[in-house]
Amino acid sequence: MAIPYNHREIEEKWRKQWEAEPVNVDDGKKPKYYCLDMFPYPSGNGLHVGHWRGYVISDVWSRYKMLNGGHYIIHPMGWDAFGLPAENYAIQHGVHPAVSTAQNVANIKKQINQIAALYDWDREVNTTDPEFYKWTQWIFVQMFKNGLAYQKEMPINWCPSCKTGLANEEVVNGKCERCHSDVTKKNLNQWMLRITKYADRLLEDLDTLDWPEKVKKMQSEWIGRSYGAEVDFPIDGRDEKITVYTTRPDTLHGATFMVLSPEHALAKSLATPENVEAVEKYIAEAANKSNVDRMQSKEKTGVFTGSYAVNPLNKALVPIWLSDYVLADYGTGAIMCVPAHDDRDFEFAKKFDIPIIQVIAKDGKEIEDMTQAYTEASGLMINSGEWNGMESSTLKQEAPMMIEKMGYGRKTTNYKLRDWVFSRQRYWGEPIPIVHCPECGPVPVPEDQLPLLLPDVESYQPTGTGESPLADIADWVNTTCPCCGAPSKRETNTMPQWAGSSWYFLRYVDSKNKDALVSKEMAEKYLPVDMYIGGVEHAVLHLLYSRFYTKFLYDIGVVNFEEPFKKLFNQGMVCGRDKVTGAATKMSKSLGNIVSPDDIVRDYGCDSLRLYELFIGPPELDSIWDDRGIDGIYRFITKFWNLVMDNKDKGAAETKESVKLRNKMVYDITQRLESFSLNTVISGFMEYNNKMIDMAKNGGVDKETLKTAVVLLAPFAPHLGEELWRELGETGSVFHTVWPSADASAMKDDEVEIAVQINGKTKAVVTIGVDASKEDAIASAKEALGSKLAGTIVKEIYVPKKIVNIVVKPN
RNA sequence: GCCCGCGUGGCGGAACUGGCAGACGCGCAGGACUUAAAAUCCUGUUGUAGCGAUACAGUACCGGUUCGAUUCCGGUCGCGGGCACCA
Repeated sequence: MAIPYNHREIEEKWRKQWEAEPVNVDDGKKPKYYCLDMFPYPSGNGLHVGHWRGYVISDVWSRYKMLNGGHYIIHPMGWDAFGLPAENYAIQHGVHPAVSTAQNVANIKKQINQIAALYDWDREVNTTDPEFYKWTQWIFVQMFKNGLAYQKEMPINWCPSCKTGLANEEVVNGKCERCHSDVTKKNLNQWMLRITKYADRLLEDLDTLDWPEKVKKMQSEWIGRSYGAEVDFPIDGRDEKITVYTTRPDTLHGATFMVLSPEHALAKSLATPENVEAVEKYIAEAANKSNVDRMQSKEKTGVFTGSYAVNPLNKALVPIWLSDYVLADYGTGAIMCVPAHDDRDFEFAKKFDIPIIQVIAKDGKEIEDMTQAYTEASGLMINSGEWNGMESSTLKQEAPMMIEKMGYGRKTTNYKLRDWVFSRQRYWGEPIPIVHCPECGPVPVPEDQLPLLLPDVESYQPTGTGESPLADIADWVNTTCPCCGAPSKRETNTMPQWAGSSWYFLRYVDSKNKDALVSKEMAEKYLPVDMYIGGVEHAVLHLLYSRFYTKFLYDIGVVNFEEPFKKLFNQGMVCGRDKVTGAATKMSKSLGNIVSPDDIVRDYGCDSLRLYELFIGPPELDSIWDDRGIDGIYRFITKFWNLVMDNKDKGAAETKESVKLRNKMVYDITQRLESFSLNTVISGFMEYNNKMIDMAKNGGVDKETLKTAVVLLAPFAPHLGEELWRELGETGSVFHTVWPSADASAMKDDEVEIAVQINGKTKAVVTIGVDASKEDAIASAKEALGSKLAGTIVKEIYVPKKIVNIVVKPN
């Protein structure tokens, strides 16, 4: 009897063998393929089967690229280890974050190694390693020198629970992205990164990327570019003017009022004596409203200032109102309102009884009882003086130039993207390498003094003032100016967690370089990333920041490419099932539905878990973990094992059938793999396995076919692949062979089964020659139908290899 | 509110450019082997009716295009995601 499948022995054996003799080696001649996983945060909870999924996908893809194309694979792993969980743990338990982080890294590394991925640990990086964050700081210094990092006193998003400032990208529905507390505003002097300077490039280069359309769209909307005009409205009776931004300058004649945000610089001064009380009250209320309140109040509110502005085109007086539906930090913080053609302005005008003037004809005429705004930019202009009769869509394009010529304003572009709030009032992050000198202002720490080490502190508690715990360390804070030597103070804020993750992928290819972030040689040889695999939750944040960093490093000549990730794949989550409702829920400690990979690897083996992670569903969609499903995978592996072991020495000859099956198998598996349909790759293996088992029962399976199947399966189940490859008499690693290619002529069938339909309903199935003529096909079909075919034949349809359909009318 | 995606057996899911709906797997039922159980193997498994061949219905719902629709078009409902007063 053949040796039974023993996953423990086999996997143990190959683990050791691969360690002694790695299969993925750079000989300097092979083409490179850089396949990157989003590096994990080393959490204390360890990995669950959901984390495995992305790592299995990337490893399968890496091994496939090694076999198909003979690539040297760059497949590194590292740790995104700065950040709040470790700091909060330190606050609670007094353990230095570096200590708990190191423990977690060691633990997770052990777990990750169970995946048997091709990770090259020589490349390992850790964002909290001074040798790494030296370069995180260095990039900041370069940004500072290039005018991209600047300080600003401004109301920022403040998370009262994390006690730190947040970037816009980190505020989700008015709540902190991390802890879900309501975000408030706070005035703080902050370090900002001028990401807006890159808005156009970040937007336009999206077209060059092989990324999911969804992610590109999200980034594009986040950047939010719009074209329009700024128009200057003189204030009636004063020398000043108010500038508004509009994307619909074509409707300028229909502006019947103007609204300023409560934070607008002129807001208070516009209040006439009889309105001053109400205006001040409104401004104060708006200032006290939290972000969440302001977003949730659906009803429009507002207050009239008593002042008027002059519409520059038709000289009409328009009342100036204040309302919190106008955002202070977008455009000019003031808008002209055309209630006839904007939903929000319409609602406001209705509520406060402001005239509505239609300036674009709908269906050629004026709307009689307007119940909602007409927001299309199509129709002829009316009530618009010299613009009457023009097509609004054309005018919309041309009006900015016309207004500019008339001297009433200028053509402009606006973005929703804001500069990046880059400082955090926390301990466990990269210190921002700046010294504040009373004489020289902010001065960067000289590059030869980097890294600026994060000092130890006595208490990790945030200070009561909202400053970083670093502010309490007098002998660290007090220093001298690197420029003039005057007594100065260090910046005490640290960088956000995104700082390290925005460029870590560059460091992997030259991770031990002491003199440069990455050498030109290594960068040119191994970068950029060919395939990036990770969760969709980073669609905007991390992926936008990384693109920004890469473009900056390109501009200063560090790298020779502008986009870091050529191809992106977002894998879905693995969910648990809610014990009561049965609904899919995210795996979490609190719900107690976490499945640990460790037990499964022990009981079923790494190869089984790898296959099951893929078989569970389409890789891009969320899936539900089912403990029982893996039994089916284990059965498949065992059956395949037995098939190979029973047939390898039988010497069965190749037959037409076996050659056809082999080629079809190669074709199907490769196709599905290339299109990333990994779940159907596995089901395909099962089908071909079943066919080969049938074949074995009827005489045996030839060795070449078995070998082909083993190679195809190897990227998915690498231990099994290596073991069976040797059992089939090979001496080298299965990963050093070549991915088979399918011979189309060998796959061709002589006969094919087609459905026979009457009026589109299948009534029979017939087998006919592949190249049968229409006449022959229909004759066979009629024969099969026999007496079922009744009535008058109206039409006969034959689609080769698919169907015969006979259209019949009853007599 | 706007934008995007999705809706198929008891469950996870298949079905390439419109062409035999439910591949593959789980579960379940029956059988074989066994003193017995596990493991393994075989058979069946969308629903309704029928011993049966078979017939009819069926891919969220309503309608359309087509010889033929899970697939295309219009509308409705439900679920998930993104944006959220960006003028």
